Amino acid sequence: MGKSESVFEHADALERGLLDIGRASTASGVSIKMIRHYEAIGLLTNVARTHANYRVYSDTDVHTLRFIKRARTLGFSMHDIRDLLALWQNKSRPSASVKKVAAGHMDELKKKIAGMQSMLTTLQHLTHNCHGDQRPDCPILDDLGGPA
Amino acid sequence: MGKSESVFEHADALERGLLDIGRASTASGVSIKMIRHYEAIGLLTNVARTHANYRVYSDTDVHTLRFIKRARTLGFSMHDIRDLLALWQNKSRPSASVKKVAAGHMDELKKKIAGMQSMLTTLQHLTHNCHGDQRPDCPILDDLGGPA
DNA sequence: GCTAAAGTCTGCCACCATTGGAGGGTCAAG
DNA sequence: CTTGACCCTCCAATGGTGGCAGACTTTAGC
Repeated sequence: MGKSESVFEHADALERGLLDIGRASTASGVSIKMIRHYEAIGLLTNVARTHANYRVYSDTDVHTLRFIKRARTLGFSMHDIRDLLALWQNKSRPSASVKKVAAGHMDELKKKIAGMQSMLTTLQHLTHNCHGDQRPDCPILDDLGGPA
Repeated sequence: MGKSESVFEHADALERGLLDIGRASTASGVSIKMIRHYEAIGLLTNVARTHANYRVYSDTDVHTLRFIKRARTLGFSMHDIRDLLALWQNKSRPSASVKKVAAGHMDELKKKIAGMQSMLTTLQHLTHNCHGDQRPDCPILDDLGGPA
């Protein structure tokens, strides 16, 4: 059973050290838009509300937001982050599970980097041979329109 | 003034060396879905139709589709491809214009590669120190949930 | 206490490139 | 004439994020 949601007056909440969404955004570095989005997709649950229906965030919530932000910075997908959050909140997780998620993401990164590096290398060859002046002949277009 | 669209019977069109969308897809390597999409966004214009409203493709159309596919393979955005197609079809373009588009894309690629490489390096450090066994302590989660 | 500004709420649209499906029409072979 | 393979159009979804509109609340100044 999750902890139940609470209802506060706005001023009361701030006195108790809770944050409205603007302050939570500043404190976590996550945009207001994305904070609401993360709640909508279930990454952040049981967010309290004031009587006026304003969202109210605890330190734990802000901590979770910073976790998500850091994970996004490292390129994890929302799907991975969902898993990582569950592992983070489960204090008896095996570290192997975490490492597995990270390893999967690293494989993805390596593939993407290799793909882009391959594009880049090809483009470097093509542009190396392109005059880049007023003349119309151009090995880049020759390649794109080529018979391959 | 673009060349006007023509209307054929399906069998007639095939006899004249024209292709229906399925054959154009096979010949170009572009999916049927994407062929229609490229037409919808204006990359492929003046596509002929049969009486039954089936699309009919000329060799030139298929050549254009292969151009687009090759450009996508090299990671160009649809926006860039629009420009590249116009340059390709303009036989008096300056090669400098083509090179400029390519250079811009290469800069994008370099930035993305650098970003991903940075993520990867960080993850390699973190996973290097993670036991990856049944124990719960994990430097990956420590980093994500850390005070930074 | 009144007003104006700033903050928040929900909901919808846009991006990029691609894929999928529904529901219907058409062509060719048996 | 039926069957199956093809084609048509239209709509929706993906993943993350930003933007705007219209309505409400809170706060600050007077």
